[in-house]
Amino acid sequence: MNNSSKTSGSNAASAAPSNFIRTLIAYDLENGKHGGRVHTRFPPEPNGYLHIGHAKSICLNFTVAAENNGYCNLRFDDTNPAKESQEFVDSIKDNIKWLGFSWHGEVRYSSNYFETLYDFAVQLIDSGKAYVCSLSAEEAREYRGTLTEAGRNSPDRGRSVGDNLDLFARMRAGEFADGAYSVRAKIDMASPNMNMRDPVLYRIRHVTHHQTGDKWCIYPTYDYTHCISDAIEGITHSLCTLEFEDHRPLYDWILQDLEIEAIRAASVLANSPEKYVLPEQTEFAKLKLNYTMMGKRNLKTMVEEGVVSGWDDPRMPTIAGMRRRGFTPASIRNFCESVGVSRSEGVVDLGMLEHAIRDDLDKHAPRAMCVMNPLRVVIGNIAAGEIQQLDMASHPKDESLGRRSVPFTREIVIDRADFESDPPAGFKRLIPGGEVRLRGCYVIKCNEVVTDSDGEVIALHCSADLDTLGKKPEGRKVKGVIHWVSASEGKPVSIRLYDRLFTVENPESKQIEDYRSCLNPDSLIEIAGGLIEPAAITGEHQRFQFEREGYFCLDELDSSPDNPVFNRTITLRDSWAK
RNA sequence: UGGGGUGUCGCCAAGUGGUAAGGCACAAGGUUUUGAUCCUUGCAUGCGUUGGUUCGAAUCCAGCCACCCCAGCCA
Repeated sequence: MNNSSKTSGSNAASAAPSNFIRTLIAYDLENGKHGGRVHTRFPPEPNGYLHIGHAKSICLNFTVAAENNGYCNLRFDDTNPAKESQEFVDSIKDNIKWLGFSWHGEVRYSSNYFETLYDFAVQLIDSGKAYVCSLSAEEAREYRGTLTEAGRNSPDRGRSVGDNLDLFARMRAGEFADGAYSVRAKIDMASPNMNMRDPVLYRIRHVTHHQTGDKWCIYPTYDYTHCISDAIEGITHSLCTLEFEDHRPLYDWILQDLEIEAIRAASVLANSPEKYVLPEQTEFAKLKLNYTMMGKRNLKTMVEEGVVSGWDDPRMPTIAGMRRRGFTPASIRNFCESVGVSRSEGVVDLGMLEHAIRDDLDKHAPRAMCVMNPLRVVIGNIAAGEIQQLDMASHPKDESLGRRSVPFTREIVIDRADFESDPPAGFKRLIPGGEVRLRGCYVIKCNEVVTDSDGEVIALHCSADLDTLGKKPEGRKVKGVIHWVSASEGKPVSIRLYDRLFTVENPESKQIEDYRSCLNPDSLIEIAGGLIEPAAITGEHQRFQFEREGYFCLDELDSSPDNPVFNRTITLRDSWAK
C-alpha cells in the first residue's frame, strides 16, 4: 500500500498542473501544520454507482495524497441505511480499484464509528450543546424560518440535561417510533446560515443497516458524522464539492465543541507523539459534462425506465458503463487531470473526454481491419482457393505491439461507403475504373460494377497490380487507402455503435420537461453481418483500433468466442466533411 | 428582499501589483499505405462591468450586473 504512495512528490508535483488545492497543501506542508502529513479520503455514500464526476474526486484525493507521500482512505459514508446497499459498496470498491487506486489500509465505514459518535453526542448533550427535540419534521420546518426570516426556538430547547440524556438513551433503546424525537445541536435559530439553525444530529429510523444490521435504530446525520469521522481517521484535508460550503461552519462547530483530547483519544493518532490538528474542509467545483446527465437520481431513472440496459450500459457516464464502452483507466485519469480543479462551476465539453480516450488508445491499441457493411469484391487475377498470408505491423509506430498475419484471397469485402459510382468532389476511395490501395495489400482497379435488377451495387470485379505489395505503383499516384477483409477467411462479428445519449447540451436543464424528449435515437446502432480479420478475435487483445473506423472493445458480458461483440468506444477524428 | 460562492479566448484553466501559460475545439500548411496519428503555424491591446488607488492593475479598493448553492429528521 505504501508503494503506491511513494511517487516522488516533487517530480509529480512539478509535472502536474497547479491548482488551488495543491497550492494549499504545499502551503500547509511548509508551515508544518499537520506535522508533514497529508491524509485525504474519498467518502462515497453507497447509494448508487460511481460516475465520471466521482472519478474527478477520486483522482484528486488519491493523487494529491500520493504526490505528498501521504495516504487516502476509502470511507463509505453510510448513515442513511434506507437508501444504501451492499451492491453499491461492492461496485464502488471495484470501480476504484479498476481506476488504478489503492486506498490506505482497510475500507472504512462511518458506521464503524457509531458507538464513538453516540458517546460524543452524549458529551454534547452533557455540556448543553445539544438537546432532544420532539418537533415533527413538518413542525421543525415551520420553526426553522425562511431564508429571510429568523427561525423560532424549539419548545424543547430548554429541556434539562438529565431529561435529554434519559430521552437519548431511550431513543437508542428503541422506545420510540420513527420521527418521534431527534437530537439537535443548540446553535442559533436566527443564523443567516440555515445549517446553523439547530441542525439535527440524530434521527430515529427503525431500518436494518447493510453493515450494522439491527444494532441501531437511531442514525447520525451527515453533518454530525462526517467531521467526526474525518477527525477519527486523522484526515488532514477534507475535500468536497461546493454545495457543502455552507456546512463548513457546522463542520468546525461540532469539532470545536467537543473535547479535543477526547477526539484525539478516539482517533488513529491516539498513541502517536505527533501533534493533533483538526481536519479542515476545502471545497472545489464538481465536474459537469455537456450532453450528459450526471445526477444520481436521473441516472437511476434511466436505469429503472429501461432507457438504458443498466448502470453499466456503455452510454452511461458511470465508471462501469465507461469501462464497458472501452475507456481505459488511464484515459479517465488523464481526463480528470486535464480538466483541472477550481472553484468555478463550468461545463466541460465532451470533446475533452473524447480526446483523452483517443489519445490513450491511439498509442496503445493494436490495429485491426473490420468491415461493417460489406460489399463483395472479386479480384480476377488472384486464383480461387489461394490464400496469401500478409504480414502487418499491429501498430504503425509501436513495434512492441508486434505483428499479425492477415489472409488475402480472391474474394474480399470492402465497406459499401468506400465505393461510389457517382463520387462527390474530393472522394479518395474506389470508383468505377479507378484505383485504390487495399491497406497492407495491393493496389486494385475497379473494372466492372455488378448491380441487381434494382440497380443496387452487389459486387465489384477488380484486378490487383501484383507489383504494389509494399511498394508504390509505377508511374502514377494512388491516393486512397481502404480497409478490407477476406470474404472466406474473415470472421463474423456483431458491432454496437455508440454515440452520445442526448441531443442537447444540457439534458438536466429545467427547461426540459421530459428528458426522454431529447434522447438521441441513434445512441446505439447494432450491426450484424460484419466481417473481421481473424487475428482480432484470438482473445489476445480486447481493445483495437479498427482502421479508418474508430476504437472498439470486446464487450465484457455479451461477447463469446463464437459470437464476438465489439462496442465502439469512439470514432476516429474525421476531418473529411461528409 | 438573508447568507455563502463564482465571473480570464467557443469550452476547461494557469496567473496573487510589473505589462495575459497550457489543454480541448477551430483554421491553414507539411509528413503519411488509416481522410487517423505526428509536425509547424495561427487563434484574448484583452481578464463580467463602471469608477478609484498606483509609475504600472486580471491581480488592491468601491459600486453595479450575471450566474450557482442553502429553508431534508438526504449526502
